[in-house]
Amino acid sequence: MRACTDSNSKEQKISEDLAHVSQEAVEKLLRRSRPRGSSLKNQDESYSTNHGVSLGLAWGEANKNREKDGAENEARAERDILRGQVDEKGLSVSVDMEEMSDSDWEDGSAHTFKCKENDPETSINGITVELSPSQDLARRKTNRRASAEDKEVAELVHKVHLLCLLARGRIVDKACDDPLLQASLLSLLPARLLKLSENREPTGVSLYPLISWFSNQFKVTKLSSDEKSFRSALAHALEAKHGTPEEIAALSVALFRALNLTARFVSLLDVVSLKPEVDKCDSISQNAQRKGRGIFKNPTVMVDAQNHEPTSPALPSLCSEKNDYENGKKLKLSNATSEMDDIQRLKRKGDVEFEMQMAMAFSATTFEVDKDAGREKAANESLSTYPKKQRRITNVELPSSSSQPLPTAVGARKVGSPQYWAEVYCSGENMVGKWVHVDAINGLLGGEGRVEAAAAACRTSLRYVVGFAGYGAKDVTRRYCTRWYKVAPQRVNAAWWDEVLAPLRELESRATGDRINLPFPIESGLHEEMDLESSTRNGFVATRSTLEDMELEMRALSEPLPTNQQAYRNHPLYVLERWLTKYQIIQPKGPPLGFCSGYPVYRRSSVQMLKTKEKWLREGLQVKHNELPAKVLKRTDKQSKVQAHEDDDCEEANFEGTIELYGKWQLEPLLLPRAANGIVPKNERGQVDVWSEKCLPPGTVHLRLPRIFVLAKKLEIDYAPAMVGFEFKNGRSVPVFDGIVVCSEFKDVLLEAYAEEKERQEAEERKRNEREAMSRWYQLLSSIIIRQKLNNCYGSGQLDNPGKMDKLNARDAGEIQSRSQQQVERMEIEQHDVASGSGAQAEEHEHVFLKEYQSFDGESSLLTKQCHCGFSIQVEEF
DNA sequence: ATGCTTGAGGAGTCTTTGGTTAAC
DNA sequence: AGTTAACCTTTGACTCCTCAAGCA
Repeated sequence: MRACTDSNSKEQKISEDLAHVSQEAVEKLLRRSRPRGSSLKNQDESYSTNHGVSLGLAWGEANKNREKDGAENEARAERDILRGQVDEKGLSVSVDMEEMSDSDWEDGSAHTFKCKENDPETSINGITVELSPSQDLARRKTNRRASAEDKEVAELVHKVHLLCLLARGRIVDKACDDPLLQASLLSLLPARLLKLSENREPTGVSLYPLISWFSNQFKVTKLSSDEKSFRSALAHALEAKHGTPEEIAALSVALFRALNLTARFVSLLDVVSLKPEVDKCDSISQNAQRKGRGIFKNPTVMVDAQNHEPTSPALPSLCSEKNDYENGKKLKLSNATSEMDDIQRLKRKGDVEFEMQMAMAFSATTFEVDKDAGREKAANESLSTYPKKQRRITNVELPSSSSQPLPTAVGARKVGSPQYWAEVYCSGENMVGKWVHVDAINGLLGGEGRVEAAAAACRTSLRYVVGFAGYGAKDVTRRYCTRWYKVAPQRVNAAWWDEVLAPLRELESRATGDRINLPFPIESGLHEEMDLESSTRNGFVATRSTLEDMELEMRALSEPLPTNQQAYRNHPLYVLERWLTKYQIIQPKGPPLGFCSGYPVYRRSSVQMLKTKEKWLREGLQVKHNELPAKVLKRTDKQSKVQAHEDDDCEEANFEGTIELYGKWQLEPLLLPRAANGIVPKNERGQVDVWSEKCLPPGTVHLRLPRIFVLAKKLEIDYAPAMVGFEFKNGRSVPVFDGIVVCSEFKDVLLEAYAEEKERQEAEERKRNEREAMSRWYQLLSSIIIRQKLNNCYGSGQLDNPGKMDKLNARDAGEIQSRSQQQVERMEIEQHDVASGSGAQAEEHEHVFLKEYQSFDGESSLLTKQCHCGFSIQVEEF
């Protein structure tokens, strides 16, 4: 029970962490987009509306509405502004456009108007506003590169979308664990299939009857239920035996879990692009679809279905989606509605061709579980006839390799893409067990190698495939992609993604990861690489999770060599010499891994960075004796001129107009001359370049204290100014100095002297402040008294401060005079006490100054008063 | 229509060690 | 007379990435 509470609190904490990460990203995005006014307009509604709306979708209840409303209002406001320019002012459109800054114009504000160009409704008050940007402008617009800001916004949108989809996946996963749903599913299951729950070592083959039964029972429709929560929607789908692809996939996961199988709900997160330009291009082709479609292109949305029912023909219908994906499956939609028929009629020729291609793709690439029992049986039999070793779930090894994406010439639409499926852990597979792709919607098993091709055919890039279990998640993209090098650049910063997934991975691993006994030892090299937490070098214990990590890593490391040269430009594993930068070299070269267009291919890990001697010095490294440069570059004209000029001055003849570069393997730790006899070794400029601690000569210390050099000079200690870098000022680079470098033995002396000096300066400062305060009090009181005297003398009482001075009568003036005099006296006494150290005495005895002890010096106007204790003070007489 | 190569151009990075004058 | 600080003016060459054009 306690463990359960702990677990819950941990889950809660993880959720909070994730929520925190998400919220940070959203807030950053909102902050970024708010002040953006016009420049964001060119992102048109795709950012302001689609992305804005998306923010509210998967958020916590409170945040949900707030963010959604905020973003929608913002988007609406933007639209209203733009509409207002046309609607209200009519012909003033051009004026408004002129009023926009050039940058606004270039940023593409016109783009928003352009959308209306084809709109017959753009006629206002009988006046048609022609908005046809010139070809030149259009060309300029398309040529406009995304600015850094655009990129940052795109990245933020990408991240937020990713988090939303992640949150959605968790919701679905949680619903799959619902005991009532699972019990209901079991109640529907024929008795013969119930036996599966007793199978301790399930295999892919053993799941066939179950998948077959499931795909017979449940149908995909375009209609989403009106249920508020996903759990209710799932219950509704179970009852009706039809639902959205997401619901049906979730039901399959619930069924697997009900049968004690370890199963994940897997989702292909089709996130908005990380790069702004891609979407811009997309937006042109998808303009027609955009109207009723957010970034959540799938009709299964994160908010109440009633609000987002995909009724527009422009929307990708699940009907066509179903057909797109399943034509080859012979799964007929028995509940086709008249609406679906309409949509069928609306299909373009391209769509039909597209569907045919999809059908061909699937029939050619995936194993089909036919509804026909006979065929199913035949399939099973054919599987069972495989030798045990070769019995694979993916029994289709047809020539149409998954590395050859399906032609996408027809239909530039991202519909029909496989988006939801399940993964079941089959411990009877592959000796140690493995995760098996199960697409119960289409009755497919082990089709992981085909998902990429199917997605590519539907113009969906396979960037994030995430498996959900135990309210956690794990990125399993590598299982489904064959060319990681193409996918990786389209994904968000790996560190950020790992950070987001870390707590979820833990939850997922806890839910799915049982310890398993390996029948063989893990290879030591691989073992180290994978950093297996639960495995031991000579033990055979690992977890499913770590084994899966190994499997995914192996997939990535064993990617085939790309066949075109461009692919090597940023390939994480391989490299062509021609794509090396000026400061790169392949070392050690070794035999090439292969060839591409005749050029040798090397490992990316063999690429070394080269630097000049001076650059290495900054890192505390120096080139070994007798090492020849690994690469010699020719200087540019300007560099050569500067160098030649310097050489003339120095009368050196060894200038060769080259830059010598060295690699890491040619270096050793920097050996600077040691400080001796209290003298700091300095460079030719009489200073020490302190790029890092490593650059300090041995026996010296860097004291970063302001104006400490003054003390060093005063104490006659040898020092060198510490140069810590450069800054650009007034068009030239200027060295930045911070503190000094002195011999270590002087460190304490200097620090003590510095502390003393600081104290002395502080005391001086304090004294100065006190004197200043005193002087100001004196001036203030003097002015009051003088004013009062004048007032008394000239009697009108209406000098320049009638509001106050009028009310002062002679008695008051005398009082003020007496008080101010006392105050001045008191301050002087205190000061005297402080100076003479008689503060303690003053506390015990209050001085009394009798008139008979007073004496007045007419010359200095000083009145000397004396107490009977002998204490005397001098007061300036007013 | 797609994919590859090439060249152009833009964005971002790297470069890098004052002189004069007035006030103190 | 020596020291300090403010002011002046506001790089530009290079690398690398991206995109369009041309071609197969």
